[in-house]
Amino acid sequence: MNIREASEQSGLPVKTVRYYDEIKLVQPNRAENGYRDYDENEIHKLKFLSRARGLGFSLEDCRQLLSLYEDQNRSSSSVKEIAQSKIKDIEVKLEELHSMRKTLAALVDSCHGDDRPECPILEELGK
Amino acid sequence: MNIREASEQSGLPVKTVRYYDEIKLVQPNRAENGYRDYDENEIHKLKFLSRARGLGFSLEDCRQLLSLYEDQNRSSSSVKEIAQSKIKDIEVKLEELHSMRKTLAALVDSCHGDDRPECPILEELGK
DNA sequence: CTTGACCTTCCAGTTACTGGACACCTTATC
DNA sequence: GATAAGGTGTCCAGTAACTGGAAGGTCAAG
Repeated sequence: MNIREASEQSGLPVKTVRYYDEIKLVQPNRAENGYRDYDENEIHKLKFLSRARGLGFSLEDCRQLLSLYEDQNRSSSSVKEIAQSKIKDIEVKLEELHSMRKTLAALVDSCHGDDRPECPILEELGK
Repeated sequence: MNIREASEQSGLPVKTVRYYDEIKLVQPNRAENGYRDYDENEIHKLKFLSRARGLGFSLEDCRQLLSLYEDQNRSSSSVKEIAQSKIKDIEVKLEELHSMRKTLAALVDSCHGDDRPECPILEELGK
């Protein structure tokens, strides 16, 4: 699968996909003509990266997360430790998103009609 | 409140807080000595920025979100529109986080004991 | 066998910080 | 009041994670 299709399937720009090859995050095989050739496994990784980056995980976080599925030499307890720590991160993010959604929903509710009422919920926003 | 305390209360590095002043995201008053002087309102904004950035929202997204609480000239319907669109974004992120948590939880469950078993749930990861 | 859409590398520019240098200000201690 | 520690200011350079553009090779269709 060439880079264009990998880009479309993962939702990442072609440039970004090439960048992830360059920094050794997702390195596809090369066809005889030198073109990058992505397989299903690599598409999955790209999709994952697309998501995780959009959720505020750094590339280093992502590298760690991908390693959970790759490094056969890592001990089970280490995998467990990393995974559990990432689950914690995720739960913090979940709470923050819930809180943001609640605040925005309140904003939508409180701002009905045509004129702009006072919506002083900035305090809520930064709670 | 000087920048150090603003940094501590918001959880953002001092450097970042200064940067947000520079790009006119959060611009505090200045004391006579030239020091930045943050009030509660600005602290709330900084806290909000700290969160929203960590959740993968761009500074432009953040600028829009902050504007919801600031721009008295904006019509109610426009506020509503932006807020609702951001709520959609949040809901997508929530789903993605739930899915990531589920996958990691499965990984933790499946990798018990001392040796590393096969954990081929990369497919799940990029679904 | 050319046209157009794809691919390659390389290099420069952007966003959002981040670190360091240097100087001024402030608070605590002598 | 001198001094030292630490906080603050600006400015400038560097980093992370892309992003755009140029120059050139590849491929499938007509």
